[in-house]
Amino acid sequence: MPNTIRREISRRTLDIIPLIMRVMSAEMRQSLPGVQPGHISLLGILRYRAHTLGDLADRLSVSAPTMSNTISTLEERGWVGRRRAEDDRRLVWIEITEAGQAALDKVEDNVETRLTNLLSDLNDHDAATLASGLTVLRDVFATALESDPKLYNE
Amino acid sequence: MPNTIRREISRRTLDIIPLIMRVMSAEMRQSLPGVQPGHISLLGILRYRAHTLGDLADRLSVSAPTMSNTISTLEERGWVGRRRAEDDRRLVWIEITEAGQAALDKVEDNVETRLTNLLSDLNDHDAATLASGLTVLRDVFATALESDPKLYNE
DNA sequence: GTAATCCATTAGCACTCCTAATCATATTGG
DNA sequence: CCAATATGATTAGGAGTGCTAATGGATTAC
Repeated sequence: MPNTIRREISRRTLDIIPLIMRVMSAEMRQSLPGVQPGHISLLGILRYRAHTLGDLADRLSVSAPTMSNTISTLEERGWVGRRRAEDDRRLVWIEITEAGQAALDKVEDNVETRLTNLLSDLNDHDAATLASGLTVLRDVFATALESDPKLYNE
Repeated sequence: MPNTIRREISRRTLDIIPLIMRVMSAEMRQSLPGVQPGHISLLGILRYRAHTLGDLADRLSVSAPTMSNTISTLEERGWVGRRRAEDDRRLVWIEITEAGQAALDKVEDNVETRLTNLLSDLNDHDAATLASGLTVLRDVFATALESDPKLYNE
């Protein structure tokens, strides 16, 4: 298979991803005013365990100051809490609160439901195609970020 | 096929799209400082023909004031031009300039190349799967936006 | 010809994002 | 053991996107 195919996939990705992002952002805004995709990614990471601030900045590919500001915003809303690490007092642990968990659940549920409705028009074959395609897509990008995270942190 | 599959696809989409968006944003920033995904979408639309400001706002699902501001930013960079419509003087036509065309080409080429590299690790079967999946994905969301654009413009 | 409508802009606010500079805490080397 | 260096978070300052509400023209409808 010629590499032209891969170029074509890139072009298509570049077209489609921002489109989907817009739909998702609009959905989120609608389901909980003031919430942004970044907040949901953040809360999604914190759902399973606490992380340090720098760790979160790396994960989301933003600078430390940006993460600090964003955390302050979510802290004011009562969705996350800061806690100084006791063993290394330079570190700050960020943990999700009950309210944060609730906000995350609500937005995820609303957006997921809306997406599911969009997908209900698909026939089974197309649905299967989409599912496999997404898996490939995730693997490609997840591998890229893991193998060379620094590339995306500057 | 049970609807659970479609719910699973939604969940996966919600996970993956922001990840890809981050990679793409980082790429764009790197290839041309100050440029944002929204700019590229905008210039991409203007590449083929001029649009009115309100038209662009609808297409990108942002409010008219937001679009007006963004156009002003791009105008200052010399990437687009404003022109009052002569037949209906309420309208403003936005057109891409040579410099805008060049900026668009540069960023698209850089980001596409980077994506293509990421994809070069894929075997042919996975590449084909991805290509089909993206087509389905685009159709789902494009249909949604066309059929009910108002839903995403508030 | 006045009222209603439509399109773009301005004003003002919240937020993300950046870099550079600062502060506190740990670690390392002489 | 203490000074220099490194590390993690924050503050300051600036650019940008996004919103709603209000304003100003231009057009259409009655």
